[in-house]
Amino acid sequence: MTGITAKGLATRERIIEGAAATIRELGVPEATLDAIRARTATSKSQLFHYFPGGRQELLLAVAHHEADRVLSDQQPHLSALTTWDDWQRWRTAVVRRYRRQGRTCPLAVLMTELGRSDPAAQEVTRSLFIRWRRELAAGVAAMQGTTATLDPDRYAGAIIATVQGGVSLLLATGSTRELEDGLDLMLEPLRRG
Amino acid sequence: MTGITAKGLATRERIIEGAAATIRELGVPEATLDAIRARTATSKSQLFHYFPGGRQELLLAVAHHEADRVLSDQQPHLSALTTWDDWQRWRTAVVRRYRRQGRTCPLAVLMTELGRSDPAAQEVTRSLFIRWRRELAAGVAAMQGTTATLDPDRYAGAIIATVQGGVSLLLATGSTRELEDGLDLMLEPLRRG
DNA sequence: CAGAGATTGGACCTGCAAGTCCAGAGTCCT
DNA sequence: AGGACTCTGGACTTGCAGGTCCAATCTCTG
Repeated sequence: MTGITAKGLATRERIIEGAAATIRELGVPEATLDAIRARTATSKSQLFHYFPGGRQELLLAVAHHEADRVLSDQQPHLSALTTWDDWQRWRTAVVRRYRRQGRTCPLAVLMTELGRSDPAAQEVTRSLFIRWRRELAAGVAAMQGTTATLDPDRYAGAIIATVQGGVSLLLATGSTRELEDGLDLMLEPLRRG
Repeated sequence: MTGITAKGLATRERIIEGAAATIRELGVPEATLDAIRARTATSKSQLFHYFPGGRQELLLAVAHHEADRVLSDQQPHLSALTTWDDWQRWRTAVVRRYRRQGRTCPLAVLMTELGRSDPAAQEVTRSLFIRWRRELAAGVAAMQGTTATLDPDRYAGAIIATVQGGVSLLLATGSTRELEDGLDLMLEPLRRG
């Protein structure tokens, strides 16, 4: 007796997608419930029916949605980083993904808005970071073989930092140059085995 | 006839400082004019007297203020990066500064709020990035001497990306580990001359 | 088909935050 | 001193966004 039909679930999904799109377009402060309502063709009561916690809960659901996209957009490369060519393909996919996303980072925007007040929101990024690092660390370990000079976990964390920073600069400057240069430099030790 | 006295200027400064503190404490959305008023012991009319553009203009002034702090907090190290020891001291200063700042980045928070709508706000980060990169590039060039294998400008951009990303992860995880590991790896080529 | 519960529409309420205004106090200059 | 300004206090207006509510409709189940 979950009390939710397929139709209801579809509506709920539609709201999340629409809210995500609205946020990408207008930013969190301008993404009012009315704006989301207009885009998703829903009524006030629907919004509060599926997200009883109101705007806060909806934004959190969108944050989850966007966090999942971060990793899935890096697939299938992210889960198969065993050769230098694999790493190069992953690098290319990451750069392309963020170049397309352009000067808007829905997740960052959501976190700066929610993260302060809502512990559940902090958990979203924390979890994203951990899953991401696990995948990269596996790839690092595979490359290093037995002669492990660098702790894969820490190296993976540093790689993620570089991606994050590159994206930040993309937001500020509109260019992916720093992201690309940063990644190339950061991955150099891997190339040399 | 600028029409502003020393007293007025002091008030204006007080408002900016107080607004910056309020934002660090509560975040941009919660930093209402009333909250700023309370902290700075000012009246509505003062806020609009010194910032006719209202809240938007005040936030922009705070962004300028915070952007300047980013670089001044790295001094005097930032402007004297000629030896490996200099770079190490700079690295330490950066890590300490952001560890102290903790899980709040007033500038990032301001930019995600203002950057979308206000071109003047984008110019703040753009200018910060350019000044920052110029200083670091000078340091890189000094280290490389005549045998320049890496373009100092691009290398500097990559270093900034790593700092930015490390700070992002600090905000997400509360740890400076990724910032430190990232910087160590990114600066490694400099150590080897 | 009948009823229970899920789903929907949209009017309504409420609080709050930005911004306006004007009168009064302070200050500078000659 | 006196006039012209800057500066300040705080009441007021306004708009709007979040949230509530109830009645109507749909959709499953038996």
